[in-house]
Amino acid sequence: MPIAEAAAQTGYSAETLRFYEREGLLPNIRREGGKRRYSPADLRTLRLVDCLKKTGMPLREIRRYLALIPQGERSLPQRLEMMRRQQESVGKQLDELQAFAEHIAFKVWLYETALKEGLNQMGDIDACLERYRRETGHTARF
Amino acid sequence: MPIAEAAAQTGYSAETLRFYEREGLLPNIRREGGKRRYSPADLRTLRLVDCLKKTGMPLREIRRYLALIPQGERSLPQRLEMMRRQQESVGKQLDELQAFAEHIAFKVWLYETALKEGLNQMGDIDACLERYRRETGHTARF
DNA sequence: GTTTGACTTGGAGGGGACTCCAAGTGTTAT
DNA sequence: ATAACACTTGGAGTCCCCTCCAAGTCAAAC
Repeated sequence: MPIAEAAAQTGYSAETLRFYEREGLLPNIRREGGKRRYSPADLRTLRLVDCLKKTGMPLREIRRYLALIPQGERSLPQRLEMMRRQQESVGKQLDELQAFAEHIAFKVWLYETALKEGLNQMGDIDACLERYRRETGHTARF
Repeated sequence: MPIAEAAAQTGYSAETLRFYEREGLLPNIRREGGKRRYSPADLRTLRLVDCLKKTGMPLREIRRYLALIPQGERSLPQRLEMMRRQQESVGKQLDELQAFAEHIAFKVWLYETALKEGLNQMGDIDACLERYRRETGHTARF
């Protein structure tokens, strides 16, 4: 698969794919007549890169991780360790994001209610929060 | 509350708080003898800033949002609209993050299993995925 | 045989959000 | 009165991740 197609499939631009290669993320792309060919395995790797990147792993560390793979069996413990760390980190991110979603949901409720009833009918923030909890059953705490 | 305490409470540094002020996020901090004093309302605003920032809203847009507040009642529709957009965005982020968590959980399972059984006993990736689904009941799709 | 796509090195630019420095001034608490 | 904290302007630097350009070469498809 040529670079343009790999780009289309992964959502990265061709330039970014070359950039990643330069950065040592995918150092062993197969070539035909000097041109990159992306295998299904390469695409899987890129999807993993995307996953790690979007869960907050810097390219530096992704490179470190990917460099462990060709070492096979004996790098399994390190790879496991890295994935466990990332798993833990993602768990925290999920908790945090859920709390933020709650915060924003409260704001939406607040503005909807204020539009219906008028802003000056709303009382102070604590009264609003309490009412929000009563009416929605949500446990928002800010 | 002086800046150092506000910093401690919000997790921002004093420099960042001043930076935010310069950037127009909190243009109306009360002052006493030339020094910033953060009210509980300011802290709430900062927690909201944190929420919006960490859910991907750029400072530019946060500023735009905060600038609507002093306009009171008549900016309610815009504010509601912004919060709704953000809510939708956060929903998508949650879905994505959950999928990523799934991806990483599979990797952890894979490496744990490979460590127990040996890497060469593992077969190809599709076999592994199927087995992972069977054993964990998870619906991973990459 | 021309167009299309891909390649190279090398370097510059850019956005976002800080972060730190100088170098001096002022205020508050003990 | 001295230390601790805070203030100012202005600018430079940093980190991360690209993104784009020049300027030329090469290979494959139609």
